[in-house]
Amino acid sequence: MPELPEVETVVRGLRSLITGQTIQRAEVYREKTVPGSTPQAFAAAIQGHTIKSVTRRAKYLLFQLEPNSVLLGHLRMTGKFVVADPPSEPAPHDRAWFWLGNGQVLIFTDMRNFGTLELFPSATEIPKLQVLGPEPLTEDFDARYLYPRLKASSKEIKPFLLDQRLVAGIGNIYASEILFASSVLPQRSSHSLKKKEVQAIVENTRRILLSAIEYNGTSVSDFRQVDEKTGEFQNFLQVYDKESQPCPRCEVPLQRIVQQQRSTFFCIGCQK
DNA sequence: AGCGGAACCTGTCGGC
DNA sequence: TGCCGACAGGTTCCGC
Repeated sequence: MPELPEVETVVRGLRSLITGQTIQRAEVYREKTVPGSTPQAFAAAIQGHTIKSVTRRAKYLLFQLEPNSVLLGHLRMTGKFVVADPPSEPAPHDRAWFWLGNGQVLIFTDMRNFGTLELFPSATEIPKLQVLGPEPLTEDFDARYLYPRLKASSKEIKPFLLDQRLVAGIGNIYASEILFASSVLPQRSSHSLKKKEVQAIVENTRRILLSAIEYNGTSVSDFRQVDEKTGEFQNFLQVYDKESQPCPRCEVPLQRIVQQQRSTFFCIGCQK
């Protein structure tokens, strides 16, 4: 499900609702949702902690807790966070409940069970965050960074944009959109890209992700904001999930191919 | 080291 | 109508 803009939307939604709240009690309903721990140990470890802040790194959510610790969440494909008055019992897909001091409950729910919650002593001690590439919306991500890395790679450009070690936060929808906006074919080998094309990818990445954040993300099937509303950026997608539809730029029917087991959408007419 | 492919899960949709 | 395969916004692991 969620890529950088969707996770950012969730983080912003949560921030106003749970910052400053103390987790009075927690219950975890599925063992594998808390890898490396057990439902009981996880619940015991987190209870009594106050949520100081909610932030994002790539597609991860970081809940800074006090006393010092970090709850690291990943939504994977179908994970969601909801804040609500406590329902009488957990819904079938609810994986964890956190009772807050204000009487509400923070619910982590996840139909497909890929999403995870993990506790760490501090953010600097999370190995998987350390291998991530730069955030695409910071100054670190520019053509000077990207060009030499593409030059050194024989991978196809679209799968390479999904590599979180190269740049962190782009997923399957936005990768197709970015390459369409940049007029670059997704199957081009990364090292074949000209400087101008790399510059276009940098600029379009920034523009598209910022715009998607502004529209609260993309709801293709089941992404929802914390308040259960859909995002609106699906109304602005140019190619994703639009196989056979006319290209918005040149009218040639859009195509779908599979790269590294994932769908890619593009226009054979105007992407070069 | 780096690659491709399978695995982790559940639900939905389209074709026969 | 019903069954069966394909597919879904992501990451990790395994074998070569």
